[in-house]
Amino acid sequence: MRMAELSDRSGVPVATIKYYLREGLLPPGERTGPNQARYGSGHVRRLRLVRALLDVGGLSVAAVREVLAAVDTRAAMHGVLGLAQRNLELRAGQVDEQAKEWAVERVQGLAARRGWPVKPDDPVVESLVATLATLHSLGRTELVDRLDSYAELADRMAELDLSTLGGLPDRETVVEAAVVGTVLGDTLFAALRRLAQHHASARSFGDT
Amino acid sequence: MRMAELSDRSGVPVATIKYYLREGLLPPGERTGPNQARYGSGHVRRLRLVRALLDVGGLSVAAVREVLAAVDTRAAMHGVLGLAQRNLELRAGQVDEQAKEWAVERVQGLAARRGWPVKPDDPVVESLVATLATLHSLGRTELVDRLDSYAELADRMAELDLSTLGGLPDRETVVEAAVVGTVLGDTLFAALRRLAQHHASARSFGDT
DNA sequence: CAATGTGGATAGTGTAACTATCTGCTATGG
DNA sequence: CCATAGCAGATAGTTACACTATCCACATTG
Repeated sequence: MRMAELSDRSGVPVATIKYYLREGLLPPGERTGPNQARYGSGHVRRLRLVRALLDVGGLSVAAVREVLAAVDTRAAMHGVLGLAQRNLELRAGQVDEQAKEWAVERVQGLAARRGWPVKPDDPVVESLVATLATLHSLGRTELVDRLDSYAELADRMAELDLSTLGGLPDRETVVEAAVVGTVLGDTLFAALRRLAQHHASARSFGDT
Repeated sequence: MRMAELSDRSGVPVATIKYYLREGLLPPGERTGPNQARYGSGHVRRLRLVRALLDVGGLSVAAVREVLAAVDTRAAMHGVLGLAQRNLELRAGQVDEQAKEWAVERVQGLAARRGWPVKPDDPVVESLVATLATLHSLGRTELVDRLDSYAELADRMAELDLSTLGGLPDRETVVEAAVVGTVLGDTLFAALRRLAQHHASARSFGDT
């Protein structure tokens, strides 16, 4: 299969496919001449995955590249998952040092109670700290007060996520399913949460 | 307080504050002359909220404007919450009609089992349908097979979310807390989920 | 063998979120 | 009371991102 067909089958314009090739989101086709190449069904699959991560997952092209590179090198799974995290380095000086220290303490306490492994320079931990610090500086700490309850839900969800990966044939499939499940899972769960909130809110407050 | 001080106290550049004023993310100051205005502590709070929704929540300026307009008009709470949803209208024709119908059926079945209120044209429902359809077209239906389990977690989380709003003084505070809790809550929970996954993955697979 | 397609390079487009400059007017310290 | 700095509002410019379009020399195909 060549460009035009790849484009047809994936629904991605030719110009965009070339862009993804340049950006390393899609491996080059098998060369058959100085300016010809052949693509396979793997390219179609990959293209669909890329579009899903971009459109539904909301990742940037750079983030998709990192994630896919990790998938391709068969990195350890937990290493891959952290990459999917949107890195939100708050603008310098936005959050005062005090709020951040407070947040770090919360996270360390939580991690100790849960038995979670936290390295301070893990981007996921930094994201968590930044979010807690922001909540603190907004004066909205109700959520932080229930951090342990949310963490327990997170643990259950992680169990569910893992159970999802059982029975998958090979390691590459497992890693890909983990990435998809995590990234699209965030979007999916956010929507479920909204519906559940709507339901619970209507029950509690009789909102129309 | 005037511009310079508002900028200092909020950490947002003057030019950016003017931009937010133009965009309607920040109400105008109290006029004291044809080209003078005064700002209060409410403006500082609002500015911090705007930055939190933009930076941590990842909302667009347009989305923040919608959410804040809803907060200001004291709309019914569940109406406000849906607005915070990132609307992901997949590129036309990206998902085939079959996958979408399949997804709609799943959502309707789920809603019936859970007692959730779903209107087909609700953007949250559309987001959910689009995500399920994408998972289907990727061939990754493991997650969809466990949709009920995820929905149950969503229900528990919604309970937790609601309990967070108890004891808040006035309606405006409740609505603001709901928005912050939902939007920043998504970010927060995503990070918790990653840490929990890492933990569970290490236990199950002995990944280093 | 002509028309169409191809890979690769390069340049252009559209949008979002700022950022900078300009212009009269205003407040204030000396 | 006036020089200087700051102000609000308007307008234009910038940067980053994700494409999108055009060229070119060569390949394939009817």
